[in-house]
Amino acid sequence: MEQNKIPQATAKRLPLYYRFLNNLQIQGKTRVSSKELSEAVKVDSATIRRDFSYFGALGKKGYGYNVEYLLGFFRKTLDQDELTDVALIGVGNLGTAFLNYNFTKNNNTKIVCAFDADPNKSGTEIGGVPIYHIDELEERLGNVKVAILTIPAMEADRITERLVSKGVKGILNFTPARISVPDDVRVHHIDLAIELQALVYFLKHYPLEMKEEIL
Amino acid sequence: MEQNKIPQATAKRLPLYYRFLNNLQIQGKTRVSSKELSEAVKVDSATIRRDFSYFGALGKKGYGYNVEYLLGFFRKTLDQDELTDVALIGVGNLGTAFLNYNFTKNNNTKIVCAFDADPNKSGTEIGGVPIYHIDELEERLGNVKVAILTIPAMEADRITERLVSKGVKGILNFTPARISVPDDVRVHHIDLAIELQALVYFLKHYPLEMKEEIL
DNA sequence: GTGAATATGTGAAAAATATCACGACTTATC
DNA sequence: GATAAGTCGTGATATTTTTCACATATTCAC
Ligand SMILES: NC(=O)c1ccc[n+]([C@@H]2O[C@H](COP(=O)([O-])OP(=O)(O)OC[C@H]3O[C@@H](n4cnc5c(N)ncnc54)[C@H](O)[C@@H]3O)[C@@H](O)[C@H]2O)c1
Ligand SMILES: NC(=O)c1ccc[n+]([C@@H]2O[C@H](COP(=O)([O-])OP(=O)(O)OC[C@H]3O[C@@H](n4cnc5c(N)ncnc54)[C@H](O)[C@@H]3O)[C@@H](O)[C@H]2O)c1
Repeated sequence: MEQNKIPQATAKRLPLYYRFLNNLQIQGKTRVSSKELSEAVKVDSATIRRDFSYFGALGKKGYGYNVEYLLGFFRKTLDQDELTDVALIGVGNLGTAFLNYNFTKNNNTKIVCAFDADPNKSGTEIGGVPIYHIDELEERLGNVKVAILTIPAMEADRITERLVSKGVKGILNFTPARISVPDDVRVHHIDLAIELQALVYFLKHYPLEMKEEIL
Repeated sequence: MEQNKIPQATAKRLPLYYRFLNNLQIQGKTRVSSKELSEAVKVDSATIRRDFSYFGALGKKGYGYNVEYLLGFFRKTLDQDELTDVALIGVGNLGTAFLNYNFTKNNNTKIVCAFDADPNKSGTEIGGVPIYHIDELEERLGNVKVAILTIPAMEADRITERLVSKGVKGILNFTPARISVPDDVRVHHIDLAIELQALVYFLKHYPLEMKEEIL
């Protein structure tokens, strides 16, 4: 693939930049500096310039970046024109929230089908997404390569194995289980309980000094 | 505070270790090695040993770690005995999911109150947590120092300001807005749309080589 | 035009994080 | 009690990420 040399830390920030640039364009702004971007997305301006520089010289010295050009560039880079289909497994509290939320608003991903073990849920739909019984996973999944996991932790390993057998290559895992996958499958863990605990830990153990604010 | 020298990357992993150790104890295991831990939490064993070493010598060479001792140590370190009160702002799709979920299962945090702008929601409760109208924020918040933000992005800045004025020091922000806070307030952003986009980006641009799996 | 202000792109340095690899010690076995 | 196997703790090293700081180019006001 094109540029394997883009640091992961940079890649993770790209969608953030894209979203903000999109907002700028809607607001009718035509140019933006790394400093302005920095204040908006809370990333150091040098880091932003460095991030952009991996893709070549996108800006102009003394001017900044042209919003339309930059946006167009990122649209291609982030494949914002192709829609990636996503499956959601586990239509409980979290899963229902995700189905109701329209991920496609400003986005290139779409949940196209959902699965649950509860027979009362299968056959219905939420937010326009059909819900099937988990037994139908193999036949209904089709060619979907990305899955969101919002099932009980106990079920995570078993379902993961089925997803992987069916060719899923990316999993966004909301269960506390650390699932095992082959090396060609990528898992991103989002562990909400841990995020909350870590925040509390930082508050108690890393007192931030009160610096001078603009009063 | 005690140990300001613990790297942030380490601190973020502590709740993960704690949870796994807790499971081990429930299963009746008395000892564990960094290698076993590594396989379970998917963190390199050297990293685990290094993480633990910031707290001193917790293990025994040739033996590993005593589960009970280690767990007790982390319980103290992570303040698992004190309960931290948390407020939730925005009882919509996501907020409702969090209220229904019992964060206290294996945890030292508890959502004690929720707020919403919708008058139909205020006065009710979900998962035993009372929901107040957002107008009552200042009078009902009490001494809560941590808040979860699940409101529309447009509202984020205004509500953040009110939370900060009331003394909130930690915010778990689920809105796409990058909020501004004084230096003594800590914000953790959890941006689900971006997580999904980043996962898709990695899949398309960082093909993982299929290494030999145990067949 | 000219000078002041602005802002990029990047070499170099710093900081943070992860990993290697091995000495030292423990446990288990016979 | 000697030998083998197992495992920690950590110095050293590697990798990744962030930040500094400035030469260079552009814009803007007059
Ligand atoms: N809700 C939260 O706020 C929250 C916070 C942190 C972590 N989590 C984690 O997210 C996951 C989902 O949480 P939740 O609150 O939505 O749980 P939930 O119990 O509300 O939903 C789980 C859903 O999965 C379905 N299910 C169970 N087994 C299944 C299977 N084998 N195949 C398909 N579907 C199956 C259930 O029918 C249910 O609808 C859990 O692992 C939980 O630990 C949730
Ligand atoms: N649901 C998801 O899957 C998802 C995914 C990614 C991001 N998000 C983000 O999370 C946030 C919440 O999403 P949601 O799907 O739960 O939205 P939602 O619209 O279902 O819920 C928002 C809630 O906030 C309340 N609210 C509005 N203004 C308020 C105010 N000033 N004070 C207090 N409450 C107020 C509304 O009454 C509503 O109940 C949004 O910023 C959204 O972009 C959600």
